[in-house]
Order: sequence, then structure tokens, then C-alpha cells
Amino acid sequence: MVTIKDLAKEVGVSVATVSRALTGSGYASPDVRRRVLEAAERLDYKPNEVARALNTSRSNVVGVLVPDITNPYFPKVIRGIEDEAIRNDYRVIIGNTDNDQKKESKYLEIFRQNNCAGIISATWSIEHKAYSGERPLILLDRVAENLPSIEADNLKGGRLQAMHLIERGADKVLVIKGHEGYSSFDDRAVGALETLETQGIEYETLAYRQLDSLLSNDKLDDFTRFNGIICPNDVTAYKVLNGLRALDIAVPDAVKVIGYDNLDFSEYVHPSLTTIGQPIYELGRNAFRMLMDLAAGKPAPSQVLNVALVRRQST
Amino acid sequence: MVTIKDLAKEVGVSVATVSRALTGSGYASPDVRRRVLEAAERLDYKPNEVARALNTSRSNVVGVLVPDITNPYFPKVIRGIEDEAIRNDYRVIIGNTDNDQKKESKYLEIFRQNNCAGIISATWSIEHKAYSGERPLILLDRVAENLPSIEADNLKGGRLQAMHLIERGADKVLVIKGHEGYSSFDDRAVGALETLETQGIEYETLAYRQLDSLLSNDKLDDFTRFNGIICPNDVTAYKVLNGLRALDIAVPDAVKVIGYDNLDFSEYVHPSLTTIGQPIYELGRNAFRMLMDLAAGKPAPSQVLNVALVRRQST
DNA sequence: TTGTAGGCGTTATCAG
DNA sequence: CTGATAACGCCTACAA
Repeated sequence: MVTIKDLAKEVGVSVATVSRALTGSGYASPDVRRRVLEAAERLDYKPNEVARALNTSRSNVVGVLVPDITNPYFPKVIRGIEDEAIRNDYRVIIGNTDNDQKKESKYLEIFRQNNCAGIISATWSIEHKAYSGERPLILLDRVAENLPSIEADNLKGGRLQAMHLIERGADKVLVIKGHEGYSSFDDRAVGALETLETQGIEYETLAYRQLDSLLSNDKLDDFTRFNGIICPNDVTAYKVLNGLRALDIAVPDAVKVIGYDNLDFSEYVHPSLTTIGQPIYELGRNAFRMLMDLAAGKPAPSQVLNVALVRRQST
Repeated sequence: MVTIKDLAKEVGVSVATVSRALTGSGYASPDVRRRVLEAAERLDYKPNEVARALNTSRSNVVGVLVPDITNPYFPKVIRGIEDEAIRNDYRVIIGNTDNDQKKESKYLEIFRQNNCAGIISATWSIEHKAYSGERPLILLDRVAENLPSIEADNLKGGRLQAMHLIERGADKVLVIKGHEGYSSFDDRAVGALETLETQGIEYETLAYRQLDSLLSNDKLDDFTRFNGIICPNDVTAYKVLNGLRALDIAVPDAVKVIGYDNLDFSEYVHPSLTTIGQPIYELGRNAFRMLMDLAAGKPAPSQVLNVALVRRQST
């Protein structure tokens, strides 16, 4: 491995001068700089990031926390983060938390031990002892007091879901709520319920964890009571469509189903899924940009990205 | 941040003794060890991984290369790697290469700069200058001479695809090939074609990159000629099912479609997809274990995991 | 069994 | 503008 020491010997200057010439911080005569750069190129010198991180106590690694990378929503977010990161010469460490506060804390600790430059988290337990605010942090799809965050407009998304179903003629609506404790899911439900209420539409709600048992028992009655179903995300909608098909309930004729996320697969399921499109990739990309701003001491105001209805066959 | 220096002061011994007590390497009296451990606990000491990595020139980070994390096959692999990694106190850096050799090389370089303990790669350009063999490397879904690798039994998988279609009565089969340059896709095609050949079944092949144009133009003829379609993976099968539906070609009555991978979504598409099940999670998990063996100087013989037919409605 | 000292590769603070 | 030199936090001969 070639180090600045080697370069120093090669060029005939001190390591200090080499370092300055390389980083651009501090003085170095144009001539020396040129020679150093040339030697670096020739010897294929690459700075050791570990040494740099130790010295500056700040690495070019960012930690990313997601509940489960296996949920197809998150790979898109991560891709957005990673692309922007690499463009800025940063690397990404992934942590799957399974919504488990212990795992969350463990990763937070790990990120600290690795002098990570910052953290982007899509999971965040309200009471977090492990995070003492030392490192820049961006919350994604999560809001918390005093912490910068980025999310899509979930309230609007929920409203769009309800409005669309109403426009399509639904007047008995089932609202399936998302995983508890997520502000993004809460907001979607609030938006939908509020709209249903205002428009005087009959509705019921179902907790996320009740869904599976509902689908597994053939409770035809439970479904035939409704002619519209609002799902908290597309994956849930897939399950619902499947359950409906098993019960021979026609979609969209007997009941209209709307999802949320607009995952790639939503055009492949049958009937193809009407849903709310979120700029998932951009959420990740912008989160990283915000993190960089924060790290540079610049302000990073929280962002709310826009959402839009994507009409397909399920409604 | 509390360091071994702090612990040393606290306990009243030297940093060397603390280090020895903590790592277990080298001598430390039971009494001193106890006191050091107690102090570490009390002061919430966590070793700085960066410093350790610099000193030992080996971090507890492994680099993982995938073509695109957005392809739902890879999150499962990654989850397998990550779960096993965290269990062994390792972290995972993800790199998306988009099958681009330049990006691949860049990440290899990055992994080196970060003193990564090893690399697991699901993309690997044949001629790789950037990898000089310094660090342990496991190839996943890829085989190359002299490099340890892990993959599922693609040859068998291809045979199973063909056998099943034949058993279901197909006698004019279209074999869609996977992305070029991947040994896993090549093997699947070889297995399928060889079986078709042996059984005297009529068939044609289609290159991966021709698929989209075939699907976008309504070439009814091209599809009606066949009563069986073998796809290189499930995502391709989804597209094919979609195209077939658009053309009003009945699946499985007019044509039977079989995929490969058994992604979660394959039971949600309609008709649900018959496919070849691979132990995706285990591929990742075992890859990490192999890497650890390699890093420990133990032998890590290449592995081939088993596959099995998963019958659903599309055939 | 313990402490001293040197080094991992880099950056930063000083004099010169 | 440049060169010693001291950190960063940890590990490990080697000496005591």
C-alpha cells in the first residue's frame, strides 16, 4: 500500500507538504503540488480513509437505518441515498432494525464507533437514549420534535386515497391502518378518515395486525360489507387483492382497492393497482443532501415532498 | 468519548494493561481484568473501531457488491449477509454496480481504502485489474476460476423448468435468456435447453435485451407460436404475464409460464407464478460464513445450494 | 504480571 | 511556503 510517506520520498518533500498538496488545505507551491499530484497518479496512491477518519474523527461513511431492506419500499430509498452518497464520495452502511429499539440502539452505537459522518433513519423510537445528538441525523418518513426530517405528504396522500374512492362511487369504506407508531402511516389514516368524515361516507378501520387473521379466515361477510378498501401501502394491497380473489369478490366491480407507494410491482398485479405515488428515490437522495448540509453547518429545513394519485384498474 | 486512556486512569493501570484485559489477548491478572471490565461497563466504554482498524489494518466491515439493490432478489441476499454479519459483530457496506465494470472497480478501491475485512460480490467482471487478491473474496451467483463462490444449482433449476413445462404438456417452448455475462443465467439456460433437446421438444431462444421490444410491439404472432415460456427470473415472468394479458392470451390454458427465484411477489401476481425456489437468504448467510472462514485462514470450499420447483397457477 | 514505547496513515500546529 | 512533530485511539513487542 502506497502512503503519503512514499509520495514524500518520491517527490523529495515532507509528508506534511504532501498532505497539504493533496488536500488543498494549506499552502503548497504550484510546482510542488504538480509534482505531488503527478507522483500520486503514477504510484496509484489512494488515501487511507481509516487513518483519515481516525485523525479527523469523522469518516465518510453514513449509517442508514431501515426496518427491513426486504420490504421493497426501502431498496428504492437506499438506492437514492447511495447514488447521492457515492457522488459525494461517501459510503453507506445499512442496518436492519426490524422496528426493534434494541437493534436500533445497537446500530447507533456502531455508527458512533465507526466515526460515521451522519445518520439517516427510517426507524426511530421516540425515547432514544442511544442518540445524544453528537452526529447529524435526518429522519426519513418519520417526524419528531426538534429533529430535521424528510417525508412525502402523507396527509395529502390519505386524502387523495379517500377522495378517489369516493369519486369512484364507494360509500362503505374499510380503512386498513399501517404499522403502529409510524407517523407516516398515522398521517395517511388521518387524511383518509378526515376526508371520509367530511364527505359523510360510512367507514370502518382495521388495525394492521388484524389483517392477516382476517385474510386467513374466510370471512366473506367482513369484506362484502364494503365497496372500497384503503390500504396503508401497496404490499398490504397485494395481500388484500389476493384475499378478495380467493373469495371471488370482483375488483373493482364489487369493491375498489387503493394502495400507497406505487411500487414497481403494482402494475404487474392483477388487477393493476391504483395507488398513491411517492417520490421514493428522491426521498433518499434529498435525505442525503440534507445530511450533508447539516454536516457542513448549514441549515437543513425539513422537507415534505409531493404525492400524486396513480390510476389503474383496481378502482 | 471514553477511551482506554480513561479506563486506565480510572482503574489505575496502564493503557496496555487495559487493552490486554479488554481484548483477552495477552496477560492480565484476574483481579485487574475484573476491575477493568467493571469500569468499562460503568463508564460505558466502546472501543473505537476506526482506531482498531487502523492499527490492525483490518476493519470489521465487509463490502457487498450487487448490480442493483432495487432488484428484489438482492435485498434478500443482503439481508442474509447482514444478519449473519451483525451476529459476528461485522458491518456491511453496500455498493450498486449496475453491472458497470468501472463502478465495480471503484468500489473495490473504496473497500480497500476502508481496510474492509473482505468482499462478497454478486457482480464480477471477468478481467479485474482492481482486485489483486489481497482481501478475502466470495463470489455469489457467479463462478470464476480459482475464486471461492456460492450459488444455487442453476443447471438443475433450468432442467426443472423445462421438465415441468413438458410434464404440463408444452411442446413449443420459448426460452428467454437472462442478462448476458452471468454464469448463473447461462447455466439455467443450458439446463433448460439441454432438457428440451433431450426430450425432443421444439424450442426457440430469445435474448434478454430483445424482450422489451417484443412486449411493447403487439406481436401476437410471436407469442401464439408457443405454449410454454421459460423465464430467466420472476421479474421477467411478471412482464411476460402482463404482456400476455394485454394480448388476451390465456395463462396457463393457451401458454404456460414459469419463472425463477420464487420472490415473495410471485404468489401475488395473477395467475400466481410457478417458479424455481432458491434459498436466497441462505445464499447470503452462507456467503458471509465462507468469508469468515477465508479470513480466518480456513478453507472455504465453493458451495452449490439446492433448488426446487414451486408449483402455482401459471402452468 | 505489568508498563513503556513505537507504530498504523493522516491531518494540524507550530516554528523556521 | 515548508518541515518537524504531535496528535487520533488502539494494539503489541519488549523490557522490567
